Amino acid sequence: MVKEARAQRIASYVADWPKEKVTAFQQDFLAWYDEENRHLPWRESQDPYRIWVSEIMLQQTQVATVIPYFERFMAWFPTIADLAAAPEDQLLKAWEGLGYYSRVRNMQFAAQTIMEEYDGEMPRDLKSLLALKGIGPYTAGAIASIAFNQPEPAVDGNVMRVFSRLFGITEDIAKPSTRFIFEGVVRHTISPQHPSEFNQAIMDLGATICTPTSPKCEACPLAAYCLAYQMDEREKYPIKSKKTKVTPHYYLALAMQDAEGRWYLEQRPTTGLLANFWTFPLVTLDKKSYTRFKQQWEDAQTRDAGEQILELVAEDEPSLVEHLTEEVANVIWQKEVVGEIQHVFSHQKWHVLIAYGYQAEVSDDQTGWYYPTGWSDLPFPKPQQKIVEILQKQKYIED
DNA sequence: AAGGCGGGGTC
DNA sequence: GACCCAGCCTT
Repeated sequence: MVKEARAQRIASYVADWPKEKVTAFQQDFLAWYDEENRHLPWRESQDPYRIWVSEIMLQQTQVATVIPYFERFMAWFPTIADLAAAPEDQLLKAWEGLGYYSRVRNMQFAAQTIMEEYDGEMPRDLKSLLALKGIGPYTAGAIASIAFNQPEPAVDGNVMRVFSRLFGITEDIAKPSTRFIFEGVVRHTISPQHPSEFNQAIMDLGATICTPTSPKCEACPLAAYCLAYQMDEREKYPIKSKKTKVTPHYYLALAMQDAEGRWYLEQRPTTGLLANFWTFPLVTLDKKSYTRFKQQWEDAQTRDAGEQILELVAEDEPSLVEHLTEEVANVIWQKEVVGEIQHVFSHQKWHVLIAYGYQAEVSDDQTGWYYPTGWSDLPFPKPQQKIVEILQKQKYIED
């Protein structure tokens, strides 16, 4: 049985760790944390809401990045009730630049659940936490231990790195099932009196000493306990398979301005990558037409740019064509390409050519047209910010 | 179990 | 430029 095999693996890892050793380990580790812990905004209280927000933000995001976002988020949405009631644009604006935007959408959904089912109070037990949208095994354990002082493991990448080195754990951390091994080992070692400090000590150690590359073992309070250190195998752990493949995507961004100085923006679909974010219209190209288009434009050939753009739009999704044909048709397109940006996501690389078009009239239907001063409330993803930067540099947009 | 989902950092 | 960091969701 799988469960038994797992239990055996766990038992073999902690076989060298009798009670006395575990106790000494906890004392050394907690003493270190007492001296060296980082002073962070969400550590100023045990408010479960603040802990929750910080843990969601800290997923795949570094502490230094999170701090200003956290302060602003708490100012904008001081309570769970405020979060539950926030308008979506403001919500995305609060998260703009942090990435993985479903995190904040799920958090709002969970906030609404807490308002309806728990009278606005964060539930304390693991099962209820786990049932909330966006709260998985790691975050549930983090909230239960940090906010409510329950001896629950909170296994994230830090824990897997630190504990794989400490115990010489050879399971592939890319496999979802490996989490159970680490949870078992943490349960064996976690301080029952100070689970909050214990779990946070792992996070601090992983961030400052037991780092992914070149760990500072000379400064580590746990070196005496560390199998990887003793075996001089610090670079061997954690063991991880997996390689990500990044697929290229090619776009033409249509930066259109009208006689009033407004720009045309559209909102992305409600699902998928960068859902509900705002960008200039993006026409999908294949690699060939992207290269050809760029080349032709750079060579300043005589063929009318607007005609080309219309063709490209016509080849694209019908919905976009329907939405844009009129605007595109009335725009006078500049023959030179304004610029090009690239942006790498975790699984996609975008190549975007920027076309600039001017519309002498003001269209009757004014939806979608924004002054730069008026679009500051709209959430822009990173590629859109890069495009705007180029337009500013070239003085298409005033700073 | 595998893939979608951002953005920042280091070397 | 290549590589590192990696939780939770949906399928």
